[in-house]
Amino acid sequence: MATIYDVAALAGVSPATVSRVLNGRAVSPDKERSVTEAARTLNYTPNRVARTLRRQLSEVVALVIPDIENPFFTSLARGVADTAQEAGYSVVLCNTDGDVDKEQHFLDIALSENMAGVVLAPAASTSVAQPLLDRGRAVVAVDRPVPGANVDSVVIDNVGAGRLATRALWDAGFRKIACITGPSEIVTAVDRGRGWAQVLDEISAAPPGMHFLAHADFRVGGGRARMAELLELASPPDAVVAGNNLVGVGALQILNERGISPAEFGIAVIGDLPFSAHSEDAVPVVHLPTRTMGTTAGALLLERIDGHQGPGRRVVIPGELRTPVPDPAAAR
Amino acid sequence: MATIYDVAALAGVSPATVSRVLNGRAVSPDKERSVTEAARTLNYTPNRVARTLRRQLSEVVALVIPDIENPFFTSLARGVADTAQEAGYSVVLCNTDGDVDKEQHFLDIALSENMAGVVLAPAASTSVAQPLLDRGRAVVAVDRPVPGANVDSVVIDNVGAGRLATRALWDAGFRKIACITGPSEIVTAVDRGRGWAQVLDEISAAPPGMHFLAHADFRVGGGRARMAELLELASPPDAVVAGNNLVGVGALQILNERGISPAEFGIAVIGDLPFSAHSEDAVPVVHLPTRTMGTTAGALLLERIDGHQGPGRRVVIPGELRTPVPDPAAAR
DNA sequence: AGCCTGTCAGAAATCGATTTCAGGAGCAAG
DNA sequence: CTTGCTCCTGAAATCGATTTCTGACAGGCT
Repeated sequence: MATIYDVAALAGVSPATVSRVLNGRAVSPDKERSVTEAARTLNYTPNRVARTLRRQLSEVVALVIPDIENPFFTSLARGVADTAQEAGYSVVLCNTDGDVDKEQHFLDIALSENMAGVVLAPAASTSVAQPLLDRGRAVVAVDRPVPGANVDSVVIDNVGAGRLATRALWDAGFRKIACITGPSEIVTAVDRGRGWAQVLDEISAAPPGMHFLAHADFRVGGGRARMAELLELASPPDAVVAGNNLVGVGALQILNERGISPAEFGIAVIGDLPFSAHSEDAVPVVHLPTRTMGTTAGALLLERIDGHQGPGRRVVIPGELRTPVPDPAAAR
Repeated sequence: MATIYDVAALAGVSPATVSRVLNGRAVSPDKERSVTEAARTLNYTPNRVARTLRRQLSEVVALVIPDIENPFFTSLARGVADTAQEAGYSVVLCNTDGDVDKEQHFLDIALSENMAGVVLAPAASTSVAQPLLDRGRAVVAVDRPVPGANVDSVVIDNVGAGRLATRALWDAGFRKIACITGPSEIVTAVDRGRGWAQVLDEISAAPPGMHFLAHADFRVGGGRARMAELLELASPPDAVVAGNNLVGVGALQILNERGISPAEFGIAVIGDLPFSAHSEDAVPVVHLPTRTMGTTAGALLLERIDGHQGPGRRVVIPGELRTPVPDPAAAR
């Protein structure tokens, strides 16, 4: 592995001059030429570890997410990666499995690896990014806010998304609309449930006492379990709002297994159904622009890395209702 | 940020002693105590960059994959991450988008960041890991072999998977079985197609000239396009083998859009259908144990990092046919 | 007592880049 | 001709850990 000293020796200059050439500082044209030539013949690549040690900041940003197998987060990851790589940063993806300890571990590593910044999709409301902020590192929260600290955040309009989904079902003629959302510790889950409740409250025609709100974990299994329970009720609902994409998948599985069509039992999903093999599903979906969330978070992070100061900014991104085409034959 | 010098000063010892304590070398009990205490009061965390520079090897391994949004690779990623983190390594996930230049870029970074090793799912057969190997870095290929070099690799038995899928359709009574596999440059795609062709050749009863082999990109769009074309043929097949999970999703979408059930037109998929909302699909699937691939690759990598020498090992993992339960009502 | 061995701890070198500092050359103005 | 300035360049310090080298000291043996 050639070092800057080897290049300097071959080019007949000092290492300082080589460094200057590499970093585009003023150097006489002839030395510049001999340095670049020497670098090429030696196939020299600067050692990023040494550079990071000296500069005290690496050209790496971390993206910390709770579930790498959820398309919601991988799509987000692509967005972050796009903007970051555009600006010359590498993105390292860290999967916490929703485990706060693992998350803390990754944040510690980001700190001691001198990473330039972190985009954090917090596992819980107790997530602590303060040590990073104290050291002046850039931090952006995404999907869920980081508590307390004045950190930039990019979040979905979850209440609005809950409203859209619920109203879509109401407009389709369903009258006993349940909701399966995520754990009550997760603010996004709670907010989506609030949106659902708001709509039902506003619609005076809604029969009282028809408010079935179920909390599942935000996974397929959770959706299945709660959905199955709803169907067992003595006086079951006639439609359901699924709090996220995976819960939606689980709920749909149950319905399909029992041969219940979306026309009989309404279902609307907050978040995009991943890799749906059935485009005729007739399921209204609140599309969440995850990739945009990612690029936005990336952009905010880059601004912070470039020295932007000031209080935490908050970008709220709305969901977008997508109702299925009424006639399946019209789909191409 | 406290450094080792701060700890040394507070503990009244030399930095060398602090380092020894931190790395579990023999030190007198009293100094050991004062060092650990000083470290705690200063909330000291070793700077990994400095350590990496001196040690010439970081505690980070890279996982380079072509498509982070494909569940096949995210599941693989979990496997790698599990084993690596178990051994104290952080995993950085790099998405190449199937772009050889991006891949090369990531490999260069792995080199200049002094990463301990790389698990590489190559984007193309031209992928070059030689610079890493020349520098003694650990490299393991996964999903597809890396050409030339004697690198460890963990791959699916793709021919066998193709055979399983094809035979499942034949056994179900289909007689004109087409195949939509991936690009002809991708060896996994070609091998799955070969398995399909083998079975058809072996079955003497198969009508000659009935070998529809289509190449798609390994994405949903590719599966849709080729599937639609197959159905337009003057003398269309009556079943199809989908070369990977996403092609399978695309093909199923077309079938569902046209109201064709898997009973009328057979389909078998190589790879697991992601997040299927329809568990009653009656689609035979060749399950590919991706997570196991990941853990295996991780284990091989760790052995190499720990100094294992010798020629490239090759682990071939078989797929496993999973046929749907005949009676949907039996599913719970 | 004298010698040898082994253990522990500090001083200093080291990893490979960047950056500060200081000096020398060249040029313009006084 | 001198002063003052800019522009290049190299020597050396620096980032923060690890590791080698060296010396001090204790204990065992003849």
